[in-house]
Amino acid sequence: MHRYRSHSCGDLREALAGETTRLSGWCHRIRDHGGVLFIDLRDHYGVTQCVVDPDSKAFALAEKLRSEWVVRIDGLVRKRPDGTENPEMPTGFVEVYVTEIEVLGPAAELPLPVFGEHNYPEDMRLRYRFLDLRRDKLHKNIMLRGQIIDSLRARMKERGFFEFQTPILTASSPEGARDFLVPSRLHPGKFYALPQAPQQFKQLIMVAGFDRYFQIAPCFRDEDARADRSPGEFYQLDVEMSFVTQEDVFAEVEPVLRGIFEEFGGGRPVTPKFPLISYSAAIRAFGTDKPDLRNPLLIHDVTNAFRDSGFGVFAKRLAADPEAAVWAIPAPGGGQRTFCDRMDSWAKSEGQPGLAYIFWREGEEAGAGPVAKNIGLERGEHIRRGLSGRSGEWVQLPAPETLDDERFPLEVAEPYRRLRPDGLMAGDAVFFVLGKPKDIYKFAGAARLKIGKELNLSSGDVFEFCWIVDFPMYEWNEDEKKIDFSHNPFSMPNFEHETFVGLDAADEKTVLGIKAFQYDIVCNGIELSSGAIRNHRPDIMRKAFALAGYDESVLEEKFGGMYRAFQYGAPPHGGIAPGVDRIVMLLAGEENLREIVLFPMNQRAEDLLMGAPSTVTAKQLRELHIRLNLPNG
RNA sequence: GGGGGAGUAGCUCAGUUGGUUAGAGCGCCGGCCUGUCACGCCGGAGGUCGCGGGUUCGAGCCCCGUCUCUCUCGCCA
Repeated sequence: MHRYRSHSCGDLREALAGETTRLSGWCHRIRDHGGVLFIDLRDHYGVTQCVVDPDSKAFALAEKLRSEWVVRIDGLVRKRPDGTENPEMPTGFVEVYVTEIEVLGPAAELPLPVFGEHNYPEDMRLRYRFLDLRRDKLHKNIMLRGQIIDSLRARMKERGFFEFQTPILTASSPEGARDFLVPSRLHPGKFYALPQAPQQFKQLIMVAGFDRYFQIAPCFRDEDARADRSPGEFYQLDVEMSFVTQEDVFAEVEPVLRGIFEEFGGGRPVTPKFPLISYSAAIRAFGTDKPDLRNPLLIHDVTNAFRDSGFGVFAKRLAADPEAAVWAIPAPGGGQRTFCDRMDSWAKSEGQPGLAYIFWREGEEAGAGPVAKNIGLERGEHIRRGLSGRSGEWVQLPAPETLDDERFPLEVAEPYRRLRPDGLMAGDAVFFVLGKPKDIYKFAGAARLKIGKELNLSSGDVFEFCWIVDFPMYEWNEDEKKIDFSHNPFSMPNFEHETFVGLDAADEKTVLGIKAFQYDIVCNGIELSSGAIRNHRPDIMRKAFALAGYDESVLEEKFGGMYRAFQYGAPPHGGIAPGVDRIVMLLAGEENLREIVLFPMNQRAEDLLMGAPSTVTAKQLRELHIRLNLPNG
């Protein structure tokens, strides 16, 4: 017999009754009845009930066992007596009658129990991560993560992609997030940086002629954490392809993601064909570039209904500021004063002056609230009827019928149109936000989410995907009063090439209107990935940087390797990088990344188990030519 | 860096208007118990109420400072 086990704790079934067995595992739960004693023995594979009674020579030792001791148990597999079976457990029809016990690893009193479902303080869980990981939920999440990554790899390989490894020690990059730095011993005063993403490497792999790259790539960014953003490090399914258009990238990536969500989503519906929504349309209709499409609400533009109206505050502002607009967020079912007041005080808690509203009650045609009184019945009706998910004279939506540079497919508006086909009704409310679109869209988006949540309007257990496309290439940097890249500087502008290289940087209106071949995948309001068709032509790249106020020397100094590579025959290429952690989080139904990462750091980027970051010895610092200059206090 | 929430037994939490000796469940220790699977019953140990200062006859509770955890804004091309 094997030194430690003949079976796992998940193996035993009635068919094995009568055989001797040897199990090793953790004492999950012990029930001592004096004369008979039950030990639920747990390992990675399952839990098996072991029984000891005074006839067994192991009885005296069994009475000493405690939770989480690791033991080896020898015994006889037997069918449980009638009436004592436990159908909840796969092994619940058998038990092991214990003849011998060997303690392999006793345990001290536990700082947090493994058995049972309970919430424990985060720092305790992290310090004793090895105990937390024994618990069923976390143990399963980590296994799910591994299965998802296996499936991602298999799906990518099936499609002819090949996995490459790229360096972990590389050069600091000038744009983007803060780098993690690693001092060089051989080059005093110089530093490596951990890659924020293998961006330049994967583009170089394309220039090197490898055609279809992927990698489950570790990425490092020294930025503050969020529940859905690990401090320090995270993983991406990094993808890059040569000789492709944007549509080719979509055609490869969309089936992989849909397949993963169908395989691991536990039957939850997945968007069959991801709709393409332009960035500007998403901002207009949802107040965000990562819309949660489970929420059916659409933000309508009702500027026309307020222009020259009796509602003086809004009318005056609209007259004074040609850029100002009024956005309306419908609240089907929110037509009570208490709800409207609650939204108003929520708005104040968000730092807004308040939230104007109209609500309609049965037999009160003109609607209630100060706005309704001032704006009058006729305009009030234009608004009420116009909030139907369609564009009209008084109310507008981004829609292909009206604006041909927008992408806003009908199916995106459909859930709202079904909800309120003829506009709002008695029992409904609408909230108004006034200002320049760039100043109000975030708050309008937050209000849309808040209303959807308060009124329970979202469809539940589904994965609603979309592509967000046509991101602007540049944006106005208010702090530095200059034009800047709005995303990464490597995206190809969606602009006729010869015209682009001839553009005048002073023509700010044209420059700020340029779109890039830059796209995101969003699922349930979470940005899952970001990608682009890259700018592979040195002349366009020089111009792209010049328009943002950088001359060629910046390009050569900061992106020298890639810039040089592009002068020697670069293929058109593009790619994307879905975030693995967020995919696993969505599929595991978790709200925090720490639930799907083996050894996460806390919010302050400390590993409480390993004690990182830590001080180092004077000798180590000397070798690196580093002298500490610590803050006072 | 800013804002919100939290910090009381090993763990989860309660603790009234500031008032005598700070409680419960789980866990731990001891005893009883031959069919449990959240076993049950009896008993016990375990507390610098995060820390420091202040107000008060008196502070777990009020005030100030500070530390820790967490969520969030900034940040994350």
